[in-house]
Amino acid sequence: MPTRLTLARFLPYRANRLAQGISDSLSRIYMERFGISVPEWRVLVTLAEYPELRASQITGLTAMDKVRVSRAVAGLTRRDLLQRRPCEEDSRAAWLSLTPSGRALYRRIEPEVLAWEADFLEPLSQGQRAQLFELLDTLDQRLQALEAQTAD
Amino acid sequence: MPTRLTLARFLPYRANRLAQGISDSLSRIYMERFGISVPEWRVLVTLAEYPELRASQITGLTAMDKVRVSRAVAGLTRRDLLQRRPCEEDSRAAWLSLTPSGRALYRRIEPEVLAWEADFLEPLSQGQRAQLFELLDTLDQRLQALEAQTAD
DNA sequence: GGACACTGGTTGCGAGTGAAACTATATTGG
DNA sequence: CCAATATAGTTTCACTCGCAACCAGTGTCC
Repeated sequence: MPTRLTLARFLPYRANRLAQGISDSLSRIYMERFGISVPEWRVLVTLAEYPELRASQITGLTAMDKVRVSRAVAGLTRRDLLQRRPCEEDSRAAWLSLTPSGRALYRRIEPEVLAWEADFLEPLSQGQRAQLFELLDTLDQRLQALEAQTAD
Repeated sequence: MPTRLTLARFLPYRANRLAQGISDSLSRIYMERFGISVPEWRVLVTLAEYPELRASQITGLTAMDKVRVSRAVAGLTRRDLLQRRPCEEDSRAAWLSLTPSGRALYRRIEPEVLAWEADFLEPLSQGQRAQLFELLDTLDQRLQALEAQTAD
């Protein structure tokens, strides 16, 4: 373990910088070419996986703030990519789903994004990819453990 | 390679979420307890490594926008943690360095931050830590390669 | 059945961000 | 040497973010 701190070897800095770089590089695909923001993209992906979801479920699945989800939903609705259906069990909530044009748009973006990811990971061997996702899992868990510790 | 996209298995999302979580958890140390923001923290670390730097050098070393650096420097100067000395070769620029109280503050924060990092990485074996930093290096390089490709 | 706490989702702010404009200085080329 | 161009760093502005307050509807407890 190093005794002196160096930004270049400091995990939080490195992780932040890499994640930011990845996000910038990728979001160019759906931002510039399709006018979709990052929060909107996350909602899009999530709703493409399920036939219908309520906003609160999306906040859980995307790890976004409910405000951010609310605004992303509003943006997508404005462009007719997403529709809301009243929820009869709870009239405060609504069922959200992609419209046909929302699904069509998603089907156009998805392959490009998957191609970007494949291209980005190209220099890694199969073993290294497995290592990478294993490390992500382990560190996610570690983070949750630390949070649970703080919350008492 | 997966044919369908899932947020939970999508690297950009995973990386972003992990980096955000790490940053939140860590910044609690220097933010809440010492009133230092993330950009200020980065400037602090960088200046602790060198006796004097010019703002443009800090932007290079921290991968931050020059606006962000400028504001962080202003904030630290206001609290007498950082001082500026006119640069005789170029009177537009200034040499920046930590004041004695800036260095003192840094010496108080540094061990706590290193302890946080050690604690966070505790579940990883030595081998896994090496893997982690190797992956970070590889992916950083990959990102730069893609950027160079786009820039023509 | 009515008062009270709770929850789903939206809206109002203040804080932080970066692109672009700006100021002041430096460099280069004719 | 002067005009044009480039650079260091700051300021302006438009935008995103999330906390907190909010509104409307739900559940609970007496």
